[in-house]
Amino acid sequence: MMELTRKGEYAIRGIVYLAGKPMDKVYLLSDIAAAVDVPPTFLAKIFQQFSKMGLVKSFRGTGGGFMLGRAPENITLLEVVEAVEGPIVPNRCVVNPSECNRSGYCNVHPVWAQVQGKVRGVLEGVTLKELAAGA
Amino acid sequence: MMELTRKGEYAIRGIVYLAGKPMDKVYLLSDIAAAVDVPPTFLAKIFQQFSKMGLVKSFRGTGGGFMLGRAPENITLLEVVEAVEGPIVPNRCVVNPSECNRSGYCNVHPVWAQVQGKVRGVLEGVTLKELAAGA
DNA sequence: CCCTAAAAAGACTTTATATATCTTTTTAGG
DNA sequence: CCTAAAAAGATATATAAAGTCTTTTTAGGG
Repeated sequence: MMELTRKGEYAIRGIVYLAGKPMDKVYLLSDIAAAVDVPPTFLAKIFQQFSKMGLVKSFRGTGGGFMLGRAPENITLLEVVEAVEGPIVPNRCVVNPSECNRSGYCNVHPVWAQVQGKVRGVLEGVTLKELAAGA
Repeated sequence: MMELTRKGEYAIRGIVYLAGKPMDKVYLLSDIAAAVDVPPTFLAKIFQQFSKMGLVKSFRGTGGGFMLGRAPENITLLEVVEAVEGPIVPNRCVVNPSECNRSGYCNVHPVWAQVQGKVRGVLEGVTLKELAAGA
């Protein structure tokens, strides 16, 4: 339960790889994919999402590729995970309390809210810089 | 991400319902299912799993049904969730570190371990008695 | 201007998992 | 031995994850 998908796993690998490289250079998607052992077409989709959120910058055409959008110490693991997996929601009732119960309220609700808070807290406390260190 | 499945949701509803009832009586699966608005055949599967883990006791034949296996203050939400969803594992590498990386170790690993610990901690701190209170 | 390299976008396929349902079997009471 | 109920197993359907393919856009270099 609560398992990260491949997509999330790949996303982390890919961006952590970038975070461990000099920031002002551009890297080919195909090279990143090979380095972190992820299907290139799949990683392409992931990096497109990153690009939309500003986590990476993309450059098209000859000499193109990707670079980190911000300094690695300013990107948290939470952002990376939520960029590709969507928000962390242990139960849909956390988003939409009407899903909670026919009766409108249930005692489990606050538990899920607490779970959500803890998980987000942990992931928010980790930066790409830390993750890339010594890699 | 990290979303409880329907199965988990139904499981909680079903067993919390039982927890809110006098403990020494037997309840028909069909009645429980109707009360908590869950497909009866599906709830049957869930309660079979509960039964194997001792969370509920089952009685077959005429006059049969289900009752809580232990006092509700001695059953945690963690047990309920893990009974039907399996262990809480934010990333498979937490279970099997060889999945972690080609290189054997990665910096993300301890983060997932921490997430796992926090989530389990929250769920372990909640009992069925609390969840059933005032329901 | 054209050719080539690269990412973006979208459609599509395949596989796995979640969500059920149905049928048959076992168990127990009356 | 008849009926009520859960157990077990097989099967069906739907949704989402995982991955691929094709076409389009963008940019640089001759």
